[in-house]
Parts: sequence; C-alpha cells; structure tokens
Amino acid sequence: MSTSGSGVPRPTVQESNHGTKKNVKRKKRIFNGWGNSDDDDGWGGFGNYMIAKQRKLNDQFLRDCKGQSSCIFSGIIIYVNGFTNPSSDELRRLMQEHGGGYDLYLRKSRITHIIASNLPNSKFKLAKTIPVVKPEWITDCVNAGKRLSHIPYLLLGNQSQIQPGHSKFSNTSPFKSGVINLEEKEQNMTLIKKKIFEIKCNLEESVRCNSDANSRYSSDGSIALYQNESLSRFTDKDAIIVQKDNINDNVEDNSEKEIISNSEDDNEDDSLSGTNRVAFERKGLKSKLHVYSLTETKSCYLQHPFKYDCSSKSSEFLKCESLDDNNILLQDQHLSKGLVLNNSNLCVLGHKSKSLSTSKNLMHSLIKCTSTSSNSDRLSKLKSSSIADANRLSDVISTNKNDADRSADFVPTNKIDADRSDDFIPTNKTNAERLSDFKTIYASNTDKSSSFKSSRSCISCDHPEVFKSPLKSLIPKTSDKNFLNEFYSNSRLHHISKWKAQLKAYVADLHKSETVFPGREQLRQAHIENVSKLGQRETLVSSKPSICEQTVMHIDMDSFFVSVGLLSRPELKDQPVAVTHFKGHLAQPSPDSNLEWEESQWLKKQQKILKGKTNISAVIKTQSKVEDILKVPTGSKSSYSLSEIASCSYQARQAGVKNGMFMGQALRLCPNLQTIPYDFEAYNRVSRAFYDVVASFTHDIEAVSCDEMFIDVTDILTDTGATAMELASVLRAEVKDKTGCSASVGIGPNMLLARLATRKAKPCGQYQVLTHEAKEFIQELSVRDLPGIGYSLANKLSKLGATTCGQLQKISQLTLQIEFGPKTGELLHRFSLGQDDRQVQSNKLRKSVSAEVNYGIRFSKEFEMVNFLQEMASEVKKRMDTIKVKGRGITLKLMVRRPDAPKETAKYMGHGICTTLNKSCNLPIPTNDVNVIAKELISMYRALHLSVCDIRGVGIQINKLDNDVSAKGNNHKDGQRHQSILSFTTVNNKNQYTSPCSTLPKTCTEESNEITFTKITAQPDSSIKKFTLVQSYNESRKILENNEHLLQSSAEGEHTNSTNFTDNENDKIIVKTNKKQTDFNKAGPSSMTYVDCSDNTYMLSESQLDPQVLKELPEDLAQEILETVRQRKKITTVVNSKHQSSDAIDLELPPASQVDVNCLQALPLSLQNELQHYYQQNQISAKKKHVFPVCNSPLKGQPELINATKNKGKKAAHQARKALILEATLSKKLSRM
DNA sequence: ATCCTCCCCTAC
DNA sequence: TAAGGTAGGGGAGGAT
Ligand SMILES: Nc1ccn([C@H]2C[C@H](O)[C@@H](COP(=O)(O)OP(=O)(O)OP(=O)(O)O)O2)c(=O)n1
Ligand SMILES: [Mg+2]
Ligand SMILES: [Mg+2]
Repeated sequence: MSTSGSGVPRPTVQESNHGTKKNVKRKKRIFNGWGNSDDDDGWGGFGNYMIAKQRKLNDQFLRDCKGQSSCIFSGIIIYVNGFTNPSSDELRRLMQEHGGGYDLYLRKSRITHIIASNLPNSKFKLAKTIPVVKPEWITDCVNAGKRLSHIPYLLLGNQSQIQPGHSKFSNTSPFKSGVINLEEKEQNMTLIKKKIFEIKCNLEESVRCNSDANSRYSSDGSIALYQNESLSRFTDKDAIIVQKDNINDNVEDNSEKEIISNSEDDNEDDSLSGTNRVAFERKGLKSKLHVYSLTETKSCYLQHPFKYDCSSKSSEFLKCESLDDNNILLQDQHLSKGLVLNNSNLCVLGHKSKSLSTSKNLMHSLIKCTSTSSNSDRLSKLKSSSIADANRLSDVISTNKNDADRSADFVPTNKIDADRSDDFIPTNKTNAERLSDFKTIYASNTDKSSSFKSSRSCISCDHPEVFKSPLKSLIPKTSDKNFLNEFYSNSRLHHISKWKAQLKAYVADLHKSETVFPGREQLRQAHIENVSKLGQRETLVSSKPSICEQTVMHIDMDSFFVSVGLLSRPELKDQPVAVTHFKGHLAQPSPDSNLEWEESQWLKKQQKILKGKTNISAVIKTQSKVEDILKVPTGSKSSYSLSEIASCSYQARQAGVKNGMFMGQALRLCPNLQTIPYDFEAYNRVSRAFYDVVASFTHDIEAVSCDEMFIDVTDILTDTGATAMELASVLRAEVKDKTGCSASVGIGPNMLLARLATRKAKPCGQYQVLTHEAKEFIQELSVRDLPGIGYSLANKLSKLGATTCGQLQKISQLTLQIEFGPKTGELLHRFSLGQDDRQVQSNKLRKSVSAEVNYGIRFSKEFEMVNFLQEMASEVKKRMDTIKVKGRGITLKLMVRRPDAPKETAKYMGHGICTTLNKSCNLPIPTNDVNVIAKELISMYRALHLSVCDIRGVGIQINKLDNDVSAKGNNHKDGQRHQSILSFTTVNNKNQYTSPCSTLPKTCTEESNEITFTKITAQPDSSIKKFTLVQSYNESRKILENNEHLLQSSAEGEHTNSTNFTDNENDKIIVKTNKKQTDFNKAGPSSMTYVDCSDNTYMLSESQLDPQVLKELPEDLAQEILETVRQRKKITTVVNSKHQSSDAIDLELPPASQVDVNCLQALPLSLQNELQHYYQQNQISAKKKHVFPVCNSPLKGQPELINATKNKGKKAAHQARKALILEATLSKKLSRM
C-alpha cells in the first residue's frame, strides 16, 4: 500500500498543453520540502497585470468572433428540450450570435441551462441540477441587449421539486460543504445572497492585495475568479455584478477549485501540520486498533508508538492471547477480528518455536503453536529467530551493489534476471520446480561474505575498464550511448513497472501449465491441526465466514524494498530506514539554482493565499506551514536533498516519512533516518519467490505489482475446507520463509474490501472484513484510503463535505455522478459502501506499450534529439517484440521547460517546471518497425518547432495494438489475417481489378506476381472491388516512382531514417516529414475516407486498402503505399483549401512589434513556438506568403497549425482560461484563412 | 447514442 | 546532486 510522499501524486507532468492548472500539486515535486510548493503552474495565477491583460484580450476575442454581435451569453451553454417557440435552431443561432453555446445533448457536465417550454417530470428529475428556463429568457435577453437573470423565467416542474437553479451551487460551493436538500431551497437562496456579498467584499480585498503585490502570482485573483465562476454559472444576475468587479467570468471551475484547495492541501500534505497529524495518528493507530480493542492496553500501546516491527507487535499479540477468552467475550460482533488476532498471533508465535530451524517446521509450528511462555521469553526467541531467518535467507539477497550501481551489471553473480536485459520468460515448470529453481538460484549466493563492500572491490578489480567510481558517477549526457541504459538500470519506477508487466505475463502463463497446488496440502494439514488444537471455540468462529460466497485476498509485502534491503543489513532492523539513491553528500547548489526562485514564488503565493483567505483556521494552518518551511533545517544541506525515497520502514513512517517523499524532507522529519541503496536484483528475486509461493496455492492471481497481488481464494477454501484466515497465516508464513520478508494479508468479500483490510493489517498482519461488517468497517476510513481516490478526487470530495467514507455514503449517487461523471460517480458511491464488482483477473489484454524518460534529458543540438528518438523507438520496439505485438497508434510526449522556469532545475537533472506536449498519429496498419516508428516520431517532433535545449522529457507510446482481434481495424477480413503471403500469390493471377485509381493503374495489370487488394469503395454501395499490386518490393517501388513525386519524398524519408540525422538536414526531408505530419495530425475517419476529385480521378483511400494484403508486403513498402495514398489526399486537400480562399496563407497577425510578450507567454508553449516561428520567418522573407510554420512548404505547416490551434481553441473555450482565449483568437483568425 | 482523441488521474 | 516509469480508467468535447 503506497503512501505517496506528502500525499501528493508524483508530478510527472508539470503542466498540460493548454495551461490549465489542474494538477496544481505537480509543482510540489519541485521542492517537496515545501509541501505544496506548487505555485500556480498554469496561467491563471499571475497577478493583476496578467488578469487585466487577458481580460483585454478576451474582450478583443469576443469582438473579433465571426458573426458574433455581443457576448450576452458568454459562459452560457444551453440545451433545448422539445418544442420551443423560437425554434431550437433559432435559439441556437441566437446563442451563437451572442457569445453563448449550444449543445445537442443533455450533458450535465457541460450545459448551464436547459431551455424548455415544458418538461416531463422524468426529465426534470434527470436534470435537477440544471436550471430549466423558458425560451423567452433568451429572446428577452437579446432584446434587452444584456443578460437578464434567468430566475424569473425558470420553468417549474409539475412536482413540488425545487427549481434546480442553485442546487449545484450548493454542491460545489467552497463556502458550504455537504449536500443541501432540495427542500432547503429558500435557505439556499438566502445563503447565496449572503455569499455574494461576501464575495464582493473579497473581491475588493483581492484587488487591493493584488495591486500592491510585486509577485507575479496572485492567488487572490484566482480565488476571486472561482467565486465568480460559481456564481456565474448558477446565478446569472449576480455573476454580472461580479463581472463589474473586473473579474472575467470565463473561468473553468476545476482549476479554481484547485487553487482554493491549495491552502487546504498544504495541510493535508504536510504530515506535520495539524490536520495531517491527526490523520497520521489515526493511521498509525489504525493498524493497531484491533489489537487495542482486544487487549485494552491502549495506553501501553501508545507508550510505544514507534515499535512497529514484528516483535513489538507480537508482544501485543501476546497480550491478546493472554486475554484470549476475553476477546471472544468482549465483542460478539467482532468475533472475526478476534480470530484475526489469534491467527496472527499464531503466526508470530511460530517464530519462537524450538523447531524453528527449518522453514517447514516454522510453518508447521505456526499453525499449531499455542504457546504460553512469557512475553520476554518469546521476544528474545523472536529476535533470535529473526536473525536465524535472516541468515537462512541471506541467499535471497543478491550481492549488494551499493553505490556501484552501474557496475553491478558486471558482477559475476548468478542473476535470475539481469537488470536491463531480462525478459521474463514464463516456463512450463510446475510450481515445485519453480520453487526449487528459485532456491537453487539464491543458494548460489550463500556466501555471506560477499557483502556490498567486497562486491564493490571485486567489481573494480574485475572490470576496471568499465567500472565507474561511485564518487564521480555522473549521469551521462542524454546523447551518450549509455544514457538510456544507465537511466533505466537505476530507475526504480522503471523496474517496478517492468516487473509488474512480467509478473502479469507470468500469472497469465500459469494458466497454461498444469494446475498443481502443492501448497494446498499444507493448508489442509494446517487446518486440521488448527481445528483440533483450538477446539470447538475455534470451529465456532471459523464456521462463521460463509464459504459459499466469494472471498478475495490481497497480499502485499511490508515496506518491500526496505525489507529486502534489510536482509543484508539486519543490524538496521530496528531503525528508521529508507531506500534511496541519496548517498549523503550534496553538491554545492548551482549558482543558477532555481531553489530560491521557486521558494520565493511559493512564499509569495502563500502570502497571497493568506491574505485572501476568509477561513481563519485555514490561514492559521497555512501560516504554521510557512513557518515550518522557513525553519532552517536542522541537519545540513542534506535536508535539501531531492532524491526520492522508494520505500521506508515503519519506524520511519512513525516520524512521518512516506514512500515517494524527498530525502531532504524526510531527513527533517526523521534526522536519524538510515539509508540503504537499491538492490533491484534482490527485489526481483524476492518478488518472484513471493509469486511462486502464492502460485503453489492458486493460479487465480491478479498481479498488482512486484510486491502485491489479489487472489480469489473461494476455490481454495472450498477445496481444503480451511478458513481464509488460516490460509492467510499459512501464506504469510510461507512467504516469510521463502523470502525472509513479511507480507500482510487482507481478506474480504470483494477486491475493495480485501485491499482495505490489508491496510489495516499492516504491517506484518492479516485482517478479514466480513460482508456484514463491511459498511461499518469502511465508514471510518478516509476517502483517500479508497483505491482510485487520489489527491485530486479527495480534494474535490472534501469540497462536497466528504472526507470520510461515512460522509461520502451520505451523498447520493446521482450527485456524485453529476459531479464526477457516470462511472466515477458510481464508483465513488459503491466504494463508499464497500461494494465492488470487479473480479480477480489474471489475463488482461495489453493495450499499449510505451517508454519514456523525463530525467536527465538535456540536448543542445537537434540531431541529439533525433537520435534519441530513434533510441526510444528501438526501446519500444524491443518491448513490443517481447510480447509480440504491433501497433498502429504512435504518440510522442514531450516535456518542455516552461518559458518562465529557470534553465537549471531544482532537482539535479530533473525536468523542472514543464509544459507537456503530446502529438499522436495513426498508421494505417500496425507496425513494429523501428524505422517506421522513428520516422513518425521525428516528424511529429519537428512539427512542434521546439527549441531542443528546452526539452526535458521524451516519451513514446504505441497503442491500437494488434493483439485485440475484436478491436477496430484489426479484424478486417475475418479469419484471413493469419493467412500467409503464399495464399495471396497463388490466388489471383489475373487482374480482377478495375482501378479507379489513376496513380497505380497500368503497371499493375502487367505484372504476373500479383497480390489482391480488397478495395471497399467509399461510396454508399459499399461494393467490393479489387485491384492488384505488384508483390515485389522493387517493382512496387517502381510503380510508385512512376506516380508523381510522392514516392520521392517517401523514399527520402526512408533514407533519412536509416542514417542518423546530422545538423544539416536538407529541406526536402523536412518538407516530407512535415507533410506527413500534417496528414497524421488529421488522421482519423475523415481523412481515411477522403476522396480526391481534383483531377477527376478516383483516389484510393486508406480504408480501401486491404490491411491484410498490406501486411504481407515488406513493412516499409506497406507503410509507404499507404503514405502515398495519404499524401496525395493531403495535397489535394491543401490545394482545395487554397482554392477556397485564395489568400488562405495570408494570415493577418499583428506586426511583431505589437505583440505583447506577456500575452505571448500566456499561450501554450506549442503555440508560442509556432508564433515565434512565424515571426522569425517573416523577418527573413518579408512579405512572401505567410507560410506559417517553419518549412517552406506551404502544404505542410498550415493545416498543421490550423489543426493544432483549433484543437487548443476548443479547449480554450471549454476551460475558459484567458490565455486560451487568446489562443482561440488566433484560432479563429487562422480558420478564416 | 457512440465513437474518437486528448488529455487527467491513479497506482505501484 | 540523481536516476521524476508505465499502464489503465475515464471524463470532456467534437464528429457523425
Ligand atoms: N512512490 C513509490 C511507491 C512505491 N515504490 C516501490 C517501493 C516499494 O517498496 C514498492 C511497493 O510499494 P508499496 O506501496 O507496497 O509500499 P511498501 O511495500 O514499501 O510499504 P507497505 O506496503 O508496507 O505500505 O514499490 C516506489 O518506488 N515509489
Ligand atoms: Mg508493500
Ligand atoms: Mg504494494
């Protein structure tokens, strides 16, 4: 169970394209030590100046909008229901004319008003959160030339139901949490009026604050915007008032909510702050609650709150045991909990058994032990047994590589799995074989003297030429040949992702092998002995869980990396320990370090928040937080380390340290935190041993991660007659035996409850939630504990007044669905009740394959980037090959330094504050060809016109995989897709084709070796025609060559791909790739069916080619053919558009001198780049057609830009962010061309 | 209504 | 110093 550092998601992405400020907390990562250091990463948080500027631009935009005569309805989106007097068409026209929106469907998330003359009750109910207004409202507004309040026009339902005008407000309002009953309408109205007054006051205050601020960031502004937004959506009249306070009303609510939430988030995120402390203490106690409830030794427990290891817990268990009868007596309804404890207890007691020396005995004794020896006796035995365990299991531990991370690859160890070269190859061995394999493998490492120290010297001796001194182990440059390898072999996240994929394959493969479950025999025996030992009382209890119903178990290793690491460092067992790359010495901060910059940004923001805050307690909390952060760290520079902690021990967690936290922050929380290095091989070994153990009981496994899984135990239990708790005990003992690490187990009637039970069981325990107590069990949990509810959702929920699941239960599902969408709403609702339908699935189809690197990325020359893209392409190809898939969707994801962010990142070689850009394209047929992929990537990259030195992250993803036969585009020609090429060559010798295609006609018919292509005409008749193509690559090429320049560009592209790019690429290549990019940008159904009629020929479209046939062609050729088709299409498209507006390319943009830099900066980065490019281009070739983007091919850049801008413009409209409005202005201008 | 694309969010 | 990956669920909004 992961507790992410600061309770905040890993901010992998810094900022989305459109500059929305969702994910506000991403910033936090920049310096986690500040908790929520995330200033507004978007564009909405700038100060008054920007607000004013953007408002101005917005006004300009509104004026400029084609055919728009006013903005009466700006921000209003209507849905017209049924027959209305001004027809719906007319209403639509009116809305468009006056700045409003119109939606064809009743999408609650989008529309603000329903227009209807009457509404059936059913629909009224459906839309009860959206005001239903008579159409006269629209016409009256237009006549009046201003927006009138819709309230007098509200259409009241036949029922006594409340008018929906304000119910949503009540739910989203930051001023009131909880759900307001419909009957409270009148009170709500009053409340709203009051709030409006408050808001106005706040706004005035805000303006004052902002005006004296020298900060660029103004949270006040944001808050004001948010308040305004709340109102503008639901009380039109009042929104207008707010607008008079100089607040733009086009505000997207999420972002503002995020802003508001920031101050609150801070508290949640900082484990030292008040609220969090409470939460933490609660959490700390949680895992002990059952102990406490049974032992009545709360004070005792609290006196030793830091003892979280097994031994201390066992001492608690011992007390439990001594109160055993009491337990049962105490709580009728908690019998199962009593049982839980008993079993856990047994498990622990097993350790001290005399016959402990062998693992089997351990397990055995675990089951039957009912020891009555004294606590101290047990404890001491426990300790020694732990050591014995450690010794016995030390062979599990690989030689610890310690600092010599890189050199580990050269250590002559018997790796199960080399860090970077391993592909998990499922075997057909039985479980027993697997287990024994495992033992063999780690048995080979039994030489305990090979601690990391000796291994290090060994390494340097054996491989001096490759050994890199840890002292000077710099991260290689991105352009280094070794960079990718180096990075991946040190990336924990890469490893756990990779292992997860491998384990999923492993589990899937289990089903192919024979089903032998040696473990179940042990369980049977254990069960029998358990029953006889514990006698009738136990039988009574164990019969309670109904076996007929499904039982799910969730198993998770305790502090996984740490536990494994401690196997070789048992002396650290009782100390707070963390696994991290941090080695204790921090370099001098770079002179350009942005730490101070970021800190100042953060502080300014905090101050603003404080000033604008109306909530006193929140202010206080935030202030304490600020002080906290300003406090000079006690340690040293170490306290600033931004190295992440992968896993920390439970002792460290007591001090507030969490997985994923920065080392610096952790050191401040826990100054004596011990660190141990990564040992990825060992993690992998333990992980496999773990899975092997479980696989010896069942194959019904869903791999969650390398240290975690779900298993459906319904079968096991009916098979063996054992109880779930018995199984858990046996499993945990076996895992401990085989791996030396402890696991915790949660049991429940569904996956959700099993998982939550694990949380309670940790560390080193087990817990069962029974169906009838589920609701009660879940009630006390925080919503944040529910899987799937992370930082963002939890914040939004807290605004609805739901912090605990109990509170969440009280919110209706409908409300949740309206707020969060149908699926999410239902999930929230059901989870809050402990309901969960999901089944344990061991065989899920993979949907995508990706590789990305957002660390250490620094380029200075473009060819470095291009080469890197090729490396990435071959990396994904490798991954695709191992699972034998191809894909036809390619996405390039880039992280780019935000213009206002310093070049030097706070985290060494980190990505810093970034904008992320995504570009995707679709190939006509799936591929796994590196060159094809790389070609597309490079094209997409070039189309973005970025400055290479600002790139901070590169990722590529392949989707639309061909492993899903049912998926669209994969099942053409049912059954034929596996046909060999032979069948094609033999089938049709003659040209049955009649080519409507002028480009590939005659030659085809003359060839003897033909392949048939099935062509489905784009015409309605859908008849199937055929034409033929030459099979031979060369011949095909010839044909293509005969047909226009198209091939030429293709051929060149191909050529380019085979060579590494250098600094000076020729123009043609650029033109070519750009052209393609244009096409791919538009890739989609529409482009696929394009028919070229410009030259009276009937052009083939992609959809008309038979993918199967193409598949049989050489990859390059196939893609090329399709590309040809597309390029042609594209060219004609461009030509046509040129015709449509002769001056299409003459984009009237203001002269460069009139462009406001600030405005420019408010644009999304991609647009900035485009614009910049435009102006540069213009400077050089003064008045020559404004070819928008770089290349001199007018064919290329223009549609590209239009497309890009249009997309973003859409977002802008929706998000109502000012920067995006500016962008939309451009969009409009462009689309008018 | 249902698909698609482009994201965000979540988990480990 | 530091190794900030990867896959899946799903919402918003557009196209059809
Ligand atoms: N932000 C994170 C979270 C987890 N991990 C790695 C290290 C963990 O050891 C492993 C398993 O994650 P868990 O969530 O299971 O956390 P732990 O096993 O460390 O602790 P526990 O399960 O006891 O809560 O994944 C990581 O590298 N970074
Ligand atoms: Mg774990
Ligand atoms: Mg885990």
